[in-house]
Amino acid sequence: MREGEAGAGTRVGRIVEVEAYIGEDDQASHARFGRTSRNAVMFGPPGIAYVYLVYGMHECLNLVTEPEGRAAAVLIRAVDPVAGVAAMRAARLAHALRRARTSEARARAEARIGDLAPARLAAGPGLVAAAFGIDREKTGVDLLDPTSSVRIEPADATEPPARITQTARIGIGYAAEPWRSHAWRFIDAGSQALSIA
DNA sequence: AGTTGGATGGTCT
DNA sequence: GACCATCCAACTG
Repeated sequence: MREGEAGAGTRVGRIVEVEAYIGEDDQASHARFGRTSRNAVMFGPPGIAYVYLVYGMHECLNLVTEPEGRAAAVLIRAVDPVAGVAAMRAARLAHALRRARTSEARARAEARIGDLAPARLAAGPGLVAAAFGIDREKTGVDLLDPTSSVRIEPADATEPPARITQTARIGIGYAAEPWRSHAWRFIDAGSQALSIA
């Protein structure tokens, strides 16, 4: 995953955790209510960004996957930084400071984020968006277009292959079976950047 | 080290 | 009016 022009400050990371949300039948998917104004891009062509707000404060980036007419997307849950660590840390800090009301809270956020290991900067869906400066305005962006501000690329051939493991999806306890238990979370096992070890 | 509860606003019944 | 595809601080033991 890559953000910004080539050069200093560009943010690059390896996607190490994703979840699949497949079809209107999937009782954990935003598409379970059919097409709405929020989820409309999920019903469109693949390769497009779907960014939504959860819990009133965290944005989450998805990649639309199935052909037009079939609602599906992959949630990007964690990214291991490869380049642009300073820019990610700055974006995380800016995000935290926007919410911190007291000077004590600001000081705590500054210390905490300043001490964060690079692998922890984007270790969660809300953190991916915060670290890469992504919000709902990115909905509709073509993530496969090399000229887009944010894009997703194939792994570099020199990278070691991922050791991929599956688990149930996170935070969907409201969904009925069998959807709740489908092992549709995919992780690069052993990565230090996972949202949950 | 694991658990619990608060923040905060858009979306859907 | 209820509920969330979350994160973090403040507790417990």
